[in-house]
Amino acid sequence: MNRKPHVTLSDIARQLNVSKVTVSKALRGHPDISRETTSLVKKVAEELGYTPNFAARNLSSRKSNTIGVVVPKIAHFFFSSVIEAIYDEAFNNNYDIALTVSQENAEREKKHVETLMAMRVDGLIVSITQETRDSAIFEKVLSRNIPLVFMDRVLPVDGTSQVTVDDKGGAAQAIELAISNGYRKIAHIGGYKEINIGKNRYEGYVEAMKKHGLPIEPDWVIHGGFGEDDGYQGFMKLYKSGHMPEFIFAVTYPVALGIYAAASEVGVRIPDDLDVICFGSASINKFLKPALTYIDQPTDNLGRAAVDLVLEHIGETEEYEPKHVEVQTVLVMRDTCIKKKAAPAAAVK
Amino acid sequence: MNRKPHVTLSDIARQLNVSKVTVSKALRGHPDISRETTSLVKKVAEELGYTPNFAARNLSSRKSNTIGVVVPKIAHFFFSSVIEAIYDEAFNNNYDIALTVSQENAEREKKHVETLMAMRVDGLIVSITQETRDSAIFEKVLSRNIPLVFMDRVLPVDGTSQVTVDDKGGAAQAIELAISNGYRKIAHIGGYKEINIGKNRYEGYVEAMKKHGLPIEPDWVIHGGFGEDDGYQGFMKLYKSGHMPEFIFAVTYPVALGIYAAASEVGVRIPDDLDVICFGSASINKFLKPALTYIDQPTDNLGRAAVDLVLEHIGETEEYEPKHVEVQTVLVMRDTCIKKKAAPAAAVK
DNA sequence: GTGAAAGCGCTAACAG
DNA sequence: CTGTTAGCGCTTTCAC
Repeated sequence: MNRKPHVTLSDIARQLNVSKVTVSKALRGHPDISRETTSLVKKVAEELGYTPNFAARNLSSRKSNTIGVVVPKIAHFFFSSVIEAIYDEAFNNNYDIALTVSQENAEREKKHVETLMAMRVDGLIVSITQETRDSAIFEKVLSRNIPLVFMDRVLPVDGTSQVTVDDKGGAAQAIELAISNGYRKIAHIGGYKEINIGKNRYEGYVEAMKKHGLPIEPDWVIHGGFGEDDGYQGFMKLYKSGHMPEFIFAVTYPVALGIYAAASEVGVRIPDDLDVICFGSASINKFLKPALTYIDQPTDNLGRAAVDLVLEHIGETEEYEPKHVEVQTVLVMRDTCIKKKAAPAAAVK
Repeated sequence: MNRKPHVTLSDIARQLNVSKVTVSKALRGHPDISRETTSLVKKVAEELGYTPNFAARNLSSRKSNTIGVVVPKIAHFFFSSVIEAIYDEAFNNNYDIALTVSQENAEREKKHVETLMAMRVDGLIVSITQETRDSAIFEKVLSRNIPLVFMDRVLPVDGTSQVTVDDKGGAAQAIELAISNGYRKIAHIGGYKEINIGKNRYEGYVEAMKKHGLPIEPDWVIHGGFGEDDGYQGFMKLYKSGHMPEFIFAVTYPVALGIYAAASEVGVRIPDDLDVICFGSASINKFLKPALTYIDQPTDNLGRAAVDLVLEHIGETEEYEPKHVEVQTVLVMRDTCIKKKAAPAAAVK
């Protein structure tokens, strides 16, 4: 492919018999330049089909006007919604987004962060992978004074801002509802305890149980991943143990779906034999039978808050005190987590 | 924020008493440089925490190693899946992706294409918005000799490659199945006819109907958007006309969901009173009651084919003959589009 | 094998 | 208001 050489500032300048600088300023609407010159320059730029060269601009101005984003997944309701909000908020603020996807792989994540640093992004928004434990790469980001905001899935690193969901409070609220509806045998199919969202949702569960003097059976707490398959496996483990709870709190929506799949496979009816509640949702929840009662994560707020936070940090000339924004959850009532029947059918093997 | 000045090639060069050029070449594994020098350079680069500057690299090499992507939506099963495939395929080929989202807005789309041109992306993958009619911006891309691949939603522009789904064939296949299952009164809630996917799916419907000598009732063909709401409205229009079909072919999965919602609202039972089939799917289809029988679009193939096509074009030094890749659909049988009952309950107002 | 010179296209700082 | 001067950090010749 032989590309035509691009039109540059000099081409415009030459045609107008002015200097590059004048053109550069005019194009950016700098107040230095008179209205007439500006409009003249713009006209010629248009005629010549001028397209600015961001690489050159970034190089000489030492900023990219871009926020780097690293997420573990895209084809996932939660993340795709958050990402959409991030794009929109950045667009509204005249910033570009450089999005990368780690595929839940810590090594890729590291590589992506390096790429984004090489792009000289002005700031970074990261939601870590399930397996990320090492914070070295993020320390490196901070040592370069690049504003870093962890979103939803965070790593405890000094100097970073955070936007999270009130996982603990939301989880506790879910359990409270279950208890008030008469359930006592409450299990939790949870995520990894090493990651904040797994840990905090678990803690919310524990806290609410303790508050009501309910015992936490060790085999009713299962830790694993955040996917459908994890929910499926988790349910099967409970089921095969022959020691079934009457209620399950699922750490994510996909995990709840996995529970649905497994339950239907072995003939356990939801919510009659076993009732369920979960953290998070999906656009199709209303079509699910029974539709899940869930703890809603305001994905839009999350994404926007993350962008606002990096921008705030980027705009700061002085020392910046990292912030922690916690977005509140909302309990949304649907068809599950209903009042316990007087004599529930026992779901035994 | 005062950033520390970044480590540059010169810093490494100075420390090693060699020239920038040597360092640059060594870092890129150029065969010019001896093995020892190379490993020495790499070691020092590591120690100093060197991060290459892509802007500088792009500027001087005149290429960005990046493929620009413009899609109308992210929080949507079809697109998020395709995007994930695009990212993965690009990653495998050592390319970066610059993703932008038009939000189904033609003006934003234009702006994004301009931004991507300014970034000097090596190639472009675009899925146009519902409302895109003007191809001017894309002609501009071509005039710059930037390889352009339209994906799924295409505009007929000479010189562009295309990756599409066999919309017509898939639609025809769906109708054939309906007919073979005994349905005759078949409606189509379709997309805009001005856009290929809307047009071709509609044509597949028409073709199959004609082939079997079935009449196409004008009020049984409704054109609109591709969202849930369009399906809802479409159904309601049919319903209120008092002239209901016994079967609906929905142009997208969301449209089918809209039909589900509307039908359940007015008490029309699917598939008993009214049967449905649609184009596309979602990960949660298996949880839908009844699960939709659908024409599967291989999102993974689509995304990968698009990337492969741009890369092929980018790699071509000579004149490149644009290609059109058509990805085949697969009919997936679930709980709808079943054999028509002998005497179906009439769904009347 | 290595390096010196010459820019890529733009902006920042300052001078007029 | 406009222009001059000097790079930004890197790669590309092309000598040595």
